[in-house]
Amino acid sequence: MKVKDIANAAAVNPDTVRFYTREGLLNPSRNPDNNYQQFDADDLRRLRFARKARQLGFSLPEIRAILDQAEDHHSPCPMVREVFEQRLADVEREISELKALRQRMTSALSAWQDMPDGTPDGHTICRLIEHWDDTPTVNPSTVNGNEE
Amino acid sequence: MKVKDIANAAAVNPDTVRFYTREGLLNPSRNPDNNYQQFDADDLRRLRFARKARQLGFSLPEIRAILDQAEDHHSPCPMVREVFEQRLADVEREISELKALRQRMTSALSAWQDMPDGTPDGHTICRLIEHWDDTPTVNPSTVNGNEE
DNA sequence: ATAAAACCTGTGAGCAACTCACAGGTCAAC
DNA sequence: GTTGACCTGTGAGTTGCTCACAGGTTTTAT
Repeated sequence: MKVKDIANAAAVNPDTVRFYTREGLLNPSRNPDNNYQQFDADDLRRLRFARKARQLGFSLPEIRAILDQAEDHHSPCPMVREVFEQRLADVEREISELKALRQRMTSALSAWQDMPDGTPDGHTICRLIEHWDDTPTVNPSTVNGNEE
Repeated sequence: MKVKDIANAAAVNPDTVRFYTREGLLNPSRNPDNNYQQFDADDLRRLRFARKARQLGFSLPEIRAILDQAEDHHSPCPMVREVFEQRLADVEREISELKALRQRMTSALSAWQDMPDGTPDGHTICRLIEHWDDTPTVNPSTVNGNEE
């Protein structure tokens, strides 16, 4: 398989295949005639594995470590479980941060309903933002809307 | 005010001040004696404005556009409102995506409870990931947990 | 007075995971 | 034999900083 073939087989951009090869996730052999990269079924398995792992939140260095462990006939699964718990915690944190941002945004938006636009006067740029209070809301029921 | 002074006054990293200056958000004058940058109250106002806008999700190019409008004595507020709605929609989308990721992760995690680790056999790298089903769950009540 | 510490300057690289562009080589079909 | 689709490696762009570097300036301490 050449670059485009394996890219099609895994439904990814050929440039991603090249990039993963550069990053050491894929190790194609070479056609001595033309120096083209030759991917085999094992490369395809690694590529598909990498894509699934990416969808599950693993980083490329992590995926490479997993792949390398498997290459050495060590089970990467314990490492996968360990890294995964950390990743899940990261995702939870990111969600909280984005929710906090959304909370800041929606509260700003409702406060802006009644505010005039105003023209810059040399002291103010845009009151909407400048007079926005960035101290977090303390009422728990309005902070997270009782979700999750 | 020199770099460190304005950085302290706005509670940001001095390198951020330098970066914003490079990006054209700040336009300090120069001390002819030593070529040091001189920030005034107006720069501080712009810097604080920029930080607040960042917290509200505005990008640096957007902030620069807002600042430039205000500089020209046009009210940037209508633009602020317009961009803001778009940003809010982006944040909502990011939250949904992260929630979908979390859903994939937690469902994978629970499925892994009962799976053995296994050793790579030349056909499998890590069954946890390879046998993970990436087709989205369709049951709405388990997809978003009825939140928000 | 002098030496060390703390600041200043501009510039370039690093982060993450691609994606795209470029310039040139190879190969299939017509 | 020419066109078009593919291949090659490399470098830059994305975002918002943060850090490093090498060298100049100012402040502080001795």
